[in-house]
Amino acid sequence: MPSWQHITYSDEVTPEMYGKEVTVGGWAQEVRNLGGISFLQLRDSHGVVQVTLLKKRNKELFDLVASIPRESVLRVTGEAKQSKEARAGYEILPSKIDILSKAETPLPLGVVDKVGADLDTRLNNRFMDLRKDEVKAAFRIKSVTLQGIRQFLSSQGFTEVSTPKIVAAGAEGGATLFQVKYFDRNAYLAQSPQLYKQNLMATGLDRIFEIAPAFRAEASDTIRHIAEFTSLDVELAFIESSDDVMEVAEGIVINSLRHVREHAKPELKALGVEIGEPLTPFPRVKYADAVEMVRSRGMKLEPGEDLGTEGEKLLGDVMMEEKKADLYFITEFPTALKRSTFYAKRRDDDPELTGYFDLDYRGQEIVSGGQREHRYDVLTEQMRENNLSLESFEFYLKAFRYGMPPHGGFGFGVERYVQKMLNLPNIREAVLYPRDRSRLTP
RNA sequence: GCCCCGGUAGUGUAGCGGCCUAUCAUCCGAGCCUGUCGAGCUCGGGACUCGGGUCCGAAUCCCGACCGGGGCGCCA
Repeated sequence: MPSWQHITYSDEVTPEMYGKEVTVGGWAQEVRNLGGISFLQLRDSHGVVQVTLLKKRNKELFDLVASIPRESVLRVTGEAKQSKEARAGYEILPSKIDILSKAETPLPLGVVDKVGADLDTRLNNRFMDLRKDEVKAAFRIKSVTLQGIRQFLSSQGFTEVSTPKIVAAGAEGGATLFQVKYFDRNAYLAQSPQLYKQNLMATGLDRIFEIAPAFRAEASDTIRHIAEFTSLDVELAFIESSDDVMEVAEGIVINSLRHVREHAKPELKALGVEIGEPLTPFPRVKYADAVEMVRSRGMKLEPGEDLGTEGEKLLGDVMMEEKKADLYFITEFPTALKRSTFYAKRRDDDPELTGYFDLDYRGQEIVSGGQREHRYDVLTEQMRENNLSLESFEFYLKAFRYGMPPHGGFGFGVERYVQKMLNLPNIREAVLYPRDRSRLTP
């Protein structure tokens, strides 16, 4: 125990400590007063410890505990005693109880109440909501997921970088940009590090990744959209095709899933989630074939038309039923659907197709990327197609004129990934303090 | 941006023109209870989002505002 730790956590009390004095601390989750005996359930960050009080043994402490409002913070010192009734296998017979912080009543949101609460109410009282194990668990798993991702990418020689979040121009159109005041000018919050990570491909930092917030002013009220999300962005140079990029994306998912499976067992249990071994290699479905697959299931769709949300969901069902695959790539996106993605490389043998791909997780897109166009002339031509002003992209374009290797990469939605991994009903369950069209606090 | 739906105690709900002095659970308060862990029992407390309108009468119907839920489009 480090010298700065002053309480013993509930799961740190070992049988060797039975009969000895310990000090525990936490939130008064519940008091069951049976008259002559009462039980205080004290919750700490590791679990719940039972503090047992006998009226005839210490009436003063007994009455004190009976009067403590739920969720007050207490420090309890007493003897740890083995007990077959207490769930932890032991209980504390207190000699001293300090009320470190008294909670007001009523609570804005119950922690162990037998009634549910709307997500809105929970988010308005997020600190209280996060006292619930199953709510906290998702965020511990998110942390373990990011660990797994960093571990894998580091092992593959990737350098973690940071690019600016206050920018002068976006990667795509301006509609989804948040404007901010920047001294005496206007600036925007970055919707993607796209231009910067490509810029870095001209530096010799051949493999880079960034885990950072991305801001999108999309007026989308759905269970999979938020205005501020965590984007894992990866870019690598000297690739031969989009296949190289897909392999990296696949490696990230396989390794981070394994990492979570091995390092978040209690949290997965709290959520009632089991993560199986994904089918590998992830199946690759050509976009044109994906369209045929959903058409054969009765969906009205023209060849080459956008799958749409319905098509994506349907494809997810088909992949699950026919291949038992919950993770799969949709490849060779038609150029027609990627025109606004001006930096996407079109195939030399068929300019109507790109090497762009999505990685879908049970009918939900979580990754999108592919090989970029690294030839200056072709790139600028594709930008003109989009009526982009080349001057405002000069910092980006300049890097393509002085030696830019072929490269590719992708954007990976971390919260969407966690949402699908844990079957969370709403992406907001994977963000501590979500930002959406209407929510700016807390 | 478009479409659908909803706002009733701290929390989650029932009621949908008069039976509402508004249901139930949870919660809060008082009391009983020496092994509880969805503890139990008795008694008590607490609410119709706001503003207009229709009607003899509005929680209930209509209009607007505000707040929220979901779908589509777009996307991570």
